[in-house]
Amino acid sequence: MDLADRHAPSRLRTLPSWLLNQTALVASRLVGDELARVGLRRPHYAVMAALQEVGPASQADLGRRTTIDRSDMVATLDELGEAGLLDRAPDPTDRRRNLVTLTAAGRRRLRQLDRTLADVQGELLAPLSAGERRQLVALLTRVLDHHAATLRSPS
Amino acid sequence: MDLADRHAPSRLRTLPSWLLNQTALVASRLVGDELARVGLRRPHYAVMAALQEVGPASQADLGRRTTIDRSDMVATLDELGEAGLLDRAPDPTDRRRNLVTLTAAGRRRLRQLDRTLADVQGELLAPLSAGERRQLVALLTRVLDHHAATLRSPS
DNA sequence: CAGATTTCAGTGGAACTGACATTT
DNA sequence: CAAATGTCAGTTCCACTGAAATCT
Repeated sequence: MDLADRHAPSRLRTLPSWLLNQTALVASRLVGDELARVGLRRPHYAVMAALQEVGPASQADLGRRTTIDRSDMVATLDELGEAGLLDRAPDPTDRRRNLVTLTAAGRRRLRQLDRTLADVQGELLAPLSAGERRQLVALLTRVLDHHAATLRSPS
Repeated sequence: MDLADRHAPSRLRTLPSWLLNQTALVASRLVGDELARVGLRRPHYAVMAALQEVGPASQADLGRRTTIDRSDMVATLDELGEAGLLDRAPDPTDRRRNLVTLTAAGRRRLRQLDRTLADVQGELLAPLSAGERRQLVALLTRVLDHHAATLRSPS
C-alpha cells in the first residue's frame, strides 16, 4: 500500500462506495488476523454470536440472521463442530432441520472472542472519538436498514 | 436475505467491522451491477479514474494509487485494452515499464461512468441527508488515512 | 550488485448459483 | 402439490503470494 492512499485519485477518495470497500477491507484484515489466531474465520464468529442470542436454531435460520448462504453454512458448521464449539442434531419436531446448539466450550470461546473483537474495533476506529464512533455506527445502520427494507419492497 | 438483517444478532448489528462489511457488500453489488451493464468491473473504473487524473502512468504506479495488486493489474489492463479504452506501450525512457494511456473512447466512457456511479451513490446513501453523507465520507476518510499512516510507521 | 517492473501460476476467503433428495 | 431444508458441485470476484525475466 505504501503511500498509496495518499495518492489515490480524488474520484475514488470521495466515492462513498470506494471508501466503504477500502475501510471494510482494513476491518476484515484486522478481524481476520485475530480470528485466525484461534483457527477461526469471520463467519464462525457470526454463527456463534447468533446462536448465543437466539438459542438453538436451524441452519437456514442461522443463515438468514448472519447473511451467510445456507450452502456455505454447511462447511462453517462442520468446522465449528469439529472444534467442539457446537453440536448438530436432527430436529425431532421437523425432520428436515438440524438443530444447532452452542456447547459450553463454544460459549466460553465466544466470550473470549467478544473481548478480542472489542479490542480490534478500538484499533480500527482509533482516530475517532467515542461520539464519532457512535455516529459512524448510526449512519451505517441506517444505510443497511434501508437496503434490507428495499429488498422486501423494491422501488 | 429476507427479514434477515432485522433479526441479525445485536452483537453483529453493533459491531463496526460487521456493519462496514455488510454496507460495503451492498455498495459492491450496486456498483458492480451497474458496471456489469457495460462489461466492466470495479477495478476497471478505478484504473480509468487514476489515469484520467494523473495522465499516462506505469502499471506499478496505477497499482499503488488504486490498491490493485500489480499481478491483478495485468488482466485488468488487458481487458481495458481489448475494449479500446486504453493503450499500453513500452516506456521509451525506462524500458522496464509500460506506459498506460487513456484513449478518447476511454475518456468518454469514464465520463459516462462518473454519472452512473454518482447515481449509484445516491441510491446507496438514499436514507442520508447531504450533510450526513459528508459526515460518513469524512469519518471513513479519517479511518482510512489513519491506517494508511500506521502502515508506514507501525505502532 | 540491489531494487523496480511486468508477468504468470496459483491460493484463499467470501458470496453466490443450480441442482438434488428429503420432509412439511 | 408448493415450499422449506440440508447438502454438494461449481463459479465469480477480489486480494494476495511467490517466482521468473527484464531492466535501472
